[in-house]
Parts: sequence; structure tokens; C-alpha cells
Amino acid sequence: MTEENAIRLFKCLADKSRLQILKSLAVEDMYVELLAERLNLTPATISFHLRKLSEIDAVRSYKTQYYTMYSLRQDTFAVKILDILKEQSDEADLQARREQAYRQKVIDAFFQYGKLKSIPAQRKKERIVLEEIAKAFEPGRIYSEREVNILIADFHDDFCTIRRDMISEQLMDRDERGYWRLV
Amino acid sequence: MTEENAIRLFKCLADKSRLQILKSLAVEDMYVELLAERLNLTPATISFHLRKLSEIDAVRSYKTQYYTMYSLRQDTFAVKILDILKEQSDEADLQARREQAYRQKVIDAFFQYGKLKSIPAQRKKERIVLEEIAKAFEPGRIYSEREVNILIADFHDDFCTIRRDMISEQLMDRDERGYWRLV
DNA sequence: AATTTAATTAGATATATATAAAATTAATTA
DNA sequence: TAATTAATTTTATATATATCTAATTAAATT
Repeated sequence: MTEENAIRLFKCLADKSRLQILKSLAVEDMYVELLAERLNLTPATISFHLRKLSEIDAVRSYKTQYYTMYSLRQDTFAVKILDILKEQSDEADLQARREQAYRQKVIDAFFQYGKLKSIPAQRKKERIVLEEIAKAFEPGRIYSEREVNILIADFHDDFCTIRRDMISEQLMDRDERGYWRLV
Repeated sequence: MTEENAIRLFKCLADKSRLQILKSLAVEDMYVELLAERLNLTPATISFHLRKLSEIDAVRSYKTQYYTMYSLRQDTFAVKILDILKEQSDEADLQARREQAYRQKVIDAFFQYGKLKSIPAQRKKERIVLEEIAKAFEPGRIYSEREVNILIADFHDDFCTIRRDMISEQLMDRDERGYWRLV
């Protein structure tokens, strides 16, 4: 189900009158005027809602004698909400992939042969670069300042600046025992 | 789940931004500003939606470092939509029961010892009375006019009026072979 | 063909709400 | 304590839509 269809489905369910119509039809087939009487609404209003409901295949209709009977299409609703939420998200997913592509672009631009060519001036880009360097540190392990310097020096000579910025960017923390990775 | 709660739930799901938030949180926990960037909305708007979502227990939050992380409460959505529709409908159900009570009142008022005391003047009441009499006829079977008259005469002397009104009320139909019950 | 009646559509209105800008609060760091 | 930053709340606005009345259409009966 597309995101758009999911929204149409939930919009139909998110209205008191329509929900009552659906609940009524879950019990038995009904026609417009009877629903109108039951729900204390005008036939025009019921008709308006039934149209919306049939647009999403929530109901179907058939003629009998005088009346147009409406019935619930149960298969439309035989879905767990959670399953809908877990389906591929178009927009947000795309946005995430776009962000990942951007990160890769920044990394490609500032690293060469595993070395940091220069420290990015833009904060956002520096953050990405620092996150990349942070991967050299095992989470949970405490490092001495000397160890930190050596690991960072593998990437860039100015390990002082990088070490300081990693702290300020909350990628690392420190106390009297030493340094450790945060994210 | 009450009808009111169901509507609140579906209202939350029936909005593009909130649905995208939920889909994002289905993948991983996130904080306000990240969601804002991902969905191209302001933090204020994300905050507004997250508030609504937490009101229905769709998300929970916890602090970590700088950020307030939000996570999806999957149990809230582990429901089939159809199951919600099949739950007792408060209003519509009540209305149906009220209608049934009204029918019984009319029947009690116009029948005594299985006989029709008089033919109701109000169309709506007459309809109810006629439906009650129609139960004397087996569906599917064809009756001669004589048989019809006799069966109706068990309820009331004026079988001509009643027979005619049952036709006009679409409770019975006829052709050259005879009469048969419709509803 | 004319008439009745159910159903739908059109038009008008009132209500709800998604959104952003600005202001405020809360939490963390310096 | 001051300064920074994430998060929330307030306020204003624009959009969507549920509902009714009235008009129209469609179907069935006389």
C-alpha cells in the first residue's frame, strides 16, 4: 500500500460518522435512509460518506427492491496497522538515503588514502568527518590521552584540534580516568 | 477500545506528517530536530505532532545526552483494523436497541391476545404492525388470495385494507399466480 | 406518461487543524 | 552564573472537510 493510500484509508476511519457507518455495516448490510435514521444524519450526509468509503473499496453496493444496499468489504480492513507502518516509507526513506549520499560526498571530499586532507570549516561537514574518525574508537573502552592522540594522528597531524572538537561535538567524553567514545 | 479512542488513533494516522514520523520511528529512534530535517518541517511542527502521538501512547520518549529521543510503541499498533470495527458500536448500537424498544412498544400498544386492536393511523406505526403480521407468511411460498385473507383475518377483520397496505408497503407482492411475502 | 420515493449532487457554512514564526522553557556546558 | 542549544508552547493563518438545505437524478409503480 502506498503512503497516499494509507492516508486515504485512515482519513476514512478518522471520522465519527464514517466509523459508525462501518461498524453498522460490520453487523449487517444497510441502505442510506436507514443509516441516516440510525446515526441521526441526513441521507445527503450518509451518501457523502458512502462515496468516500467506496472510493477506497471499503464498501460495495447492490440494488434490492427500492433500496441500494451497502455492505462492508472486510478484506480491505484485514490488516494490522503495524504492518502498514513497517512498509517502506517513500519520502522519509528517500530523505535518509539522500542524507547518506551527502555524507559520503563529504567523506570522499575530505579523506584521501585514509587520511584527512583538511579540517572542514563548515560545522555540519566537520561533524560528519569527526563521526568518521570516531569509528576508530571502540565503544565502551577507556583510552588514555596518549592513545587518543596516536589514533587521531593516523588521520591528521592536528590531533589537538580534532580531539577538542570531538569532545565539544559530544562524540567523546572524558574524566580523570581518560577518554571514551559516546556515539 | 472505545469509539472515541479509535477515532483519536485513526486521526493520528490520517496525517501525512504524523504517518511519516511513525514510519521513521518504526525504523529507528529519533529526536525532534532530526525528524524535522528528514521531513522538511520545523521542530515546532514535529513537536506538535509528537505531542499528539504521545497522547494516544503511540510514542514514548527518553533523554540521552543533548537530545530527547522518541521511540515507537509498537504494541499500540499491533491491532487489525477489522477487529476495531467489529467491537460493540456504542452509538449506532444504542440507536438500534432504542429502535427495537420502540417497535415493541408499538406492538404492545396495538396487539392484544394476538389480535390487532386497530390499524395505526401513523404510517410509521402501521408499517411496524404490518411487518409483524407479515411474519405469519413463509418467505418463498405463494399464497392464494383466499389464504391471505384467512391468515390476516386471524389478526383483524379488515383484511382487505391490511392486504392492500402490505402490498403498498412492499411487504408482499402479487401476480396472476397469487401473493408472496417480500421482506 | 405521470407520480412517488430513494439516492446523489451542488452550494453554503462552520468547524477543525496543520503549519510556521516568535517567545518561552529546560537542560547542558563553559 | 552566563551562554548555548534542544524542545515546547503560543499565536496567527490558511486549508480541508463535515454537515445541512435545496435541487437534481434515477428507479419503480400506477
